[in-house]
Amino acid sequence: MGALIESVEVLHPRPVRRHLAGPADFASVLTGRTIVGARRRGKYLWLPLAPTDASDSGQGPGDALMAHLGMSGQLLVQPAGVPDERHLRVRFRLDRGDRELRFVDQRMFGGLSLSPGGAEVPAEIAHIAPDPLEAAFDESAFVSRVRRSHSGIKRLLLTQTVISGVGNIYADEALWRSGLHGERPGSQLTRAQVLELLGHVRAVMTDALAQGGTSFDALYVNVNGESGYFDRSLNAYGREDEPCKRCGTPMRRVAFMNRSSYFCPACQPAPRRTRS
DNA sequence: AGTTGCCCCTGCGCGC
DNA sequence: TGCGCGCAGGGGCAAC
Repeated sequence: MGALIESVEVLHPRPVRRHLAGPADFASVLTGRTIVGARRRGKYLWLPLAPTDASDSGQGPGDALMAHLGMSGQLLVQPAGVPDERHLRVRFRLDRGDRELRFVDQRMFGGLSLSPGGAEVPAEIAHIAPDPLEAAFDESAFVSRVRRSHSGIKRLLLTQTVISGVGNIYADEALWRSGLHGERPGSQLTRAQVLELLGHVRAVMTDALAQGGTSFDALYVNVNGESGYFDRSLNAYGREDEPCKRCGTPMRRVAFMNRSSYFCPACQPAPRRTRS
């Protein structure tokens, strides 16, 4: 079982920046290891490795190849001989050179690292809350965390220690479904409102998964290169000046954390300013 | 200690 | 035609 890493080729240093010993060391320490699985939490994913004599502590999980796809990353398994992707950053030759694991990433917000074993979840992401589709997600912890924060609810939805797996697009969609403005402080929401929002977060993620995700262009495809169709179902994201699908009011766009937020000014009224 | 602003990065599309 | 600018966004981190 598993896939033996025959060799590693780092074509761009940035995606392995979190491996502090450098790209050459990254390649060297992974060569000869065997990938035995695949796990994820939120948008992080990691590939557990079989223990070596040196690394096997005899207890707990072993080392893992950690990955995050950022916004434009892909982890692909390709037969050897498939032409290099334009933004191929790291190549792992597997087995007897028959196939390759490739990390492809245009914008390089994502990356790879070797995570030492010993913990159930790699140390790099121990601070990440479970995502709301995991059984481990703690609803009451989420509700109380939100309700004692003065941060805006959208920011909280994007904060990994609060909840993981929710990005800018799905946050806007869940807030639109909930009739909540993203700048509403968490502390201003009732328990029922937070639970309703959580229900919409789950529904948006489930709906999006069922449609293969949200594909605006060729960057956003699944592991087989296929597009998803959830962009056709978006009610908020990207709809500036278009009528709200619930009340017809023109949708608005505002800058938010170097991104954009889309909302209906009627269905999702802005909170009263407490100071200005 | 909780909260906030901003940086990282590439490619594309737009306006001048 | 070419250049510069803004935008896209996951997530961490320094500074308050």
